[in-house]
Amino acid sequence: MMTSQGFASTPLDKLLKQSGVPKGSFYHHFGSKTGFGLAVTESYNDFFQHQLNKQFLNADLSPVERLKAFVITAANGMQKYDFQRGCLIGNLGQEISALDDDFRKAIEAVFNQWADLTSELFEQGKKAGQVEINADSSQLAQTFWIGWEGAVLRAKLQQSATPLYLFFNQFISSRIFLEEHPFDESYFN
Amino acid sequence: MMTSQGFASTPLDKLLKQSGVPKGSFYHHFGSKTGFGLAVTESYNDFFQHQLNKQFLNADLSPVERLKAFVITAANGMQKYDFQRGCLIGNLGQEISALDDDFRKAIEAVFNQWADLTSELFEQGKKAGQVEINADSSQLAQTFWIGWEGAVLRAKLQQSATPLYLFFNQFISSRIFLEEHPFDESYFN
DNA sequence: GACGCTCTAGACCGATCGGTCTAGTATGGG
DNA sequence: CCCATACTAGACCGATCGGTCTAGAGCGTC
Repeated sequence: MMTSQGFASTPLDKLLKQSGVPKGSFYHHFGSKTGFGLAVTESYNDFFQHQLNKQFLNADLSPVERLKAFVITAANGMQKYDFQRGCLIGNLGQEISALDDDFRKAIEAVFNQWADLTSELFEQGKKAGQVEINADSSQLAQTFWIGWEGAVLRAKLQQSATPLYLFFNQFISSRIFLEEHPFDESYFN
Repeated sequence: MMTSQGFASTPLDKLLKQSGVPKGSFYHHFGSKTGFGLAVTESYNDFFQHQLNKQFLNADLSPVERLKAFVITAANGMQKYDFQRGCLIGNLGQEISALDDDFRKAIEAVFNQWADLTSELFEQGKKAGQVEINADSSQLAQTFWIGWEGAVLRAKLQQSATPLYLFFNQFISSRIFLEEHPFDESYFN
């Protein structure tokens, strides 16, 4: 519900009804809707980092191919739900940024953690000769997630995976990458 | 109010109070909050395209430098409001995508118009020898706005212009660009 | 088996939302 | 001068929101 409608627009009543949780229990455990949001953020982060690690440490593929595989997985995931769901963290980031400062910092921290995992991937890319040896892996990882969230947003808006593939191709077309493995046009629509 | 808090979270009452417009007048002219949203979208689009044109047609700068100037202008604009305001269209895009279909298509159309202007800029870049002659300008323009919206989102989240500069540098580092004019590190913080 | 603590259960609350309604004012054409 | 039309004005409405409150169930401990 939160990935498709956003945090503020997800009414507690419906959330409780759908999960079969009574309001008393909810407020006993989470204290407030914001508290619940923080808990969901943490849980989603755990889940997502696990997924990321599984893909980024897959020794069967080269580092860049692992990133590409992540894009494909994400694209399929979005398609599965008719492009109605986006990234929970990205959604929260837009909704919360001007509001609760603790929440804002929590989301920021999550992005930094994802970037750390991705930075490690690019370091491996250097060893594999796929990434320019002098590249700033950390910065490259930050820019990946900066652009990626834009791509997810756009995919949701135009209800198509094309923005995800286009973004990856643009990202990978950087001189920093010594090999190019772009998606061909059969992926666009 | 809408660029900082979003559309749904901007209460009509406050909006009316701040602008001094009585509710009767509002509903006579706009019909509904959604109708008003569409009108604001149109108005914002007019304003923004005018700004874009002014920058993208500036003959004093090379095409790529014009894009860079746009980034600087946007960064200064965000800083001016303490990074609390983002892009109205981007905000609406996230909020509306799952809702009203007409609204969704209107936002999509706006992005396409911006991409068209930007595509034209890259065509001029080809003539100036800054852009690979075989590049798909239209696709390049699409990817610019896909990533740009992500960068604006992130700038708002971390209350810093750095994501905007990082994104531009990554974008311009593509092999498609024959000259590089990145922001140096003095822009980051 | 009685006590106390944790947790469940949902009726209820005040605030706030977008939208409606009726009464009124301004204005231009005849 | 009259009247139709366009517009203003804000009190009001039902729906819905996040959050509170009280009653009691479950259960481990002595």
